[in-house]
Amino acid sequence: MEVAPRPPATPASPTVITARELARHLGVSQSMVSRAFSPGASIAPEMRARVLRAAEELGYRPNVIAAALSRRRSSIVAIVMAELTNPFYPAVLEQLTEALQAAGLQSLLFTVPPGQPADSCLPLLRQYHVDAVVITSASLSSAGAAEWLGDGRAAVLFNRTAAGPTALDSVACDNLAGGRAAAEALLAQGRRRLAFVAGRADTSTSQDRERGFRAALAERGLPPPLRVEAGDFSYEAGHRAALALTGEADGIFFANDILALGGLDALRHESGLRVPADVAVIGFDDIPMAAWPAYRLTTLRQPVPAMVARAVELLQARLGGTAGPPRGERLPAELVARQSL
Amino acid sequence: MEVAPRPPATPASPTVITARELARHLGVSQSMVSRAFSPGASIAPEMRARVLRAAEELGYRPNVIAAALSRRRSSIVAIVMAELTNPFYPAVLEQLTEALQAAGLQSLLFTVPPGQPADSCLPLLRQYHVDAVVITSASLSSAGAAEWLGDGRAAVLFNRTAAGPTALDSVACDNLAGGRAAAEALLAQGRRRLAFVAGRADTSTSQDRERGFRAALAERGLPPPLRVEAGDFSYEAGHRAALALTGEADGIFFANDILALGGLDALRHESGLRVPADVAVIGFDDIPMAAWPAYRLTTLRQPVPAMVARAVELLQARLGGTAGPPRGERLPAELVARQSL
DNA sequence: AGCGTGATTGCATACGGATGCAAAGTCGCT
DNA sequence: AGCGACTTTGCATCCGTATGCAATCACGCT
Repeated sequence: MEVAPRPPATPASPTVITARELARHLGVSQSMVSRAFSPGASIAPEMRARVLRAAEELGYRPNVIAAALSRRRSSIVAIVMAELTNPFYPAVLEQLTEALQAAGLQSLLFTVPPGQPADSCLPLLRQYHVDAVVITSASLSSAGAAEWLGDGRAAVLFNRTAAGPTALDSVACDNLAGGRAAAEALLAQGRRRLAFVAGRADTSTSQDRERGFRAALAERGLPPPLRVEAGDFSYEAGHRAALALTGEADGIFFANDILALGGLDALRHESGLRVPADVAVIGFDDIPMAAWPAYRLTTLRQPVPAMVARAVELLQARLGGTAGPPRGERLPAELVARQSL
Repeated sequence: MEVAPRPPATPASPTVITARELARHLGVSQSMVSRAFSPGASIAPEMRARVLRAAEELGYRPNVIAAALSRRRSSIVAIVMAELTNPFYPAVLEQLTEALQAAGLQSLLFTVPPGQPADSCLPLLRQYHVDAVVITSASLSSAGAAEWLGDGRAAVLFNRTAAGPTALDSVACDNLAGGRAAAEALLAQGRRRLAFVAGRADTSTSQDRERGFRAALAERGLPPPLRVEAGDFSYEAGHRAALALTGEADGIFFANDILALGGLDALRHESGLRVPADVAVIGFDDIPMAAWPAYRLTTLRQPVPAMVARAVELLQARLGGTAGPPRGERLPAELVARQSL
């Protein structure tokens, strides 16, 4: 064995003060320090003020790790992400982190290889004893969900809906209605040879948008749209899909914006078609680039700020114990008309 | 006081096993369980195997929180980000998280309002007792750095270099040489009325790229470039900057790609200029969109995978105690010639 | 004055693992 | 057989907070 016995851990840097030291400094018990920092604890207002002032002066801050161990609650939320390369998600991540930070929670980031279920990081989540998980762009198997839930832990699917019977809280926009709206927008422009470009086929987002799209056509007695499966949600996949549709369709609904941008470029630069004159294109998400002059993509905007706010609310309710049966929140998508149709 | 005394915390969900329970199950001491999970600890191979197998069966995983408290080391690295809206950073974040995960470290994500120093989250970092910080796209004041460093803690600036005397480890690409290369590329195309578009003026990236650019011109006895300060690193800022330069320059070096894309769109769609016929454009970073047909931007590619790897190595060295004086790593940028010049 | 009631405070211990140190066990060699 | 050297194990304690419970204190009322 080669590990030399170390001195009793790294000597704590002198700037780090513990509750006990602060307490001794004040001539009170450590409990009082702890209570000064717990809202609603049994402590006289003057005492609390005295402790807080001293803490300020000496630079004391409760050790979150120790508090987590003791309280069995870490104030850490895991965010599981897969497709950070889709510009929709960085925006979500940023807002989510900020909202959680504002709620006194920190974000532990987990990335999962795209296409993989989120299950692979469940062991880590358990090791880190995170209070909650927000799962975006990566699904969680029913078994995984069942294993995860249980005692005070919370989980929210973001931009995903639960497959199967395991009911988790979820927040997404109304993809079904969005799909219908896309159909209506294309039809309103007189397009009749419509096509749908699916992203990853096993995602609820792609499925629901497609169902809404098809339903709107069916209700009008129109034939179902052409369908191309892009395989994943990426620029390149959209590019390929659009090439496959060249000449076949005069109106294409892409399952999301990043696909649509790839498609737009393919149609214009490879197929030599004019958009919207020859082909109309509509996307979903409203990522920043959709508004750029090079694209001016008409799309359905996901209300990300509202979705984030709702997700955090659901989490807090679940963590606070006030929470009924799991809810599936559906916020409306808004049509943003630009120049691609 | 209104808090009802709770039962002794939430009853641990039955699936969570502690080291003590596992030990009792095996008829050994808790120490053995702990040692089975600590590489290099004093334990017989058969014992370790027995413990690990039982752990597998019963689903035991060490509680990272408890371990962190005891070992005074959390295995958590804070990543401080500001500009998640610049597509360069999501890629960095993804790779960084993955590399850290592979190194047994988790990423706690902190976002800072753009333009703010990273200091505002120092208190939180201290509360969470993170082992290390990776600071990207947000600077840290010297005072903040000084306060942070000290005992076993590590900090790495990513895509930033330390201002002032406080020497922190840093990893960036060679922005100076990159700036020179940009000048050379533009000059090789016969452009002579050159301009530089700065991003946030107080960032080392913008400053160094500009210095390299100017130096290359100066060495050839050419006049200094025009200069526009975009204000921040955003599409819109690049757009505005390009409009200001219309007719003034025939070759523009944008401090990064996102600025360049905004500039490109402004030149083509607003100013009615042809790129590269009328104006040549070069960027920096090589974000995915630079390669898209709508842009085909010539740019200097930052070697992100190598930078991430280096950053993690530096961190580990610093955490492991093997680390000399702070190092400023500079990896070379590579010219990616496309069609914007 | 005596006692009850509610507000504060301190004490002691738990949270789940890591680890210095001593005890116990294993071998090999003289 | 006896003893030293090394390997494994167990014991006890610490990490820094939170919190149930008992003790203390202040005050008001009979």
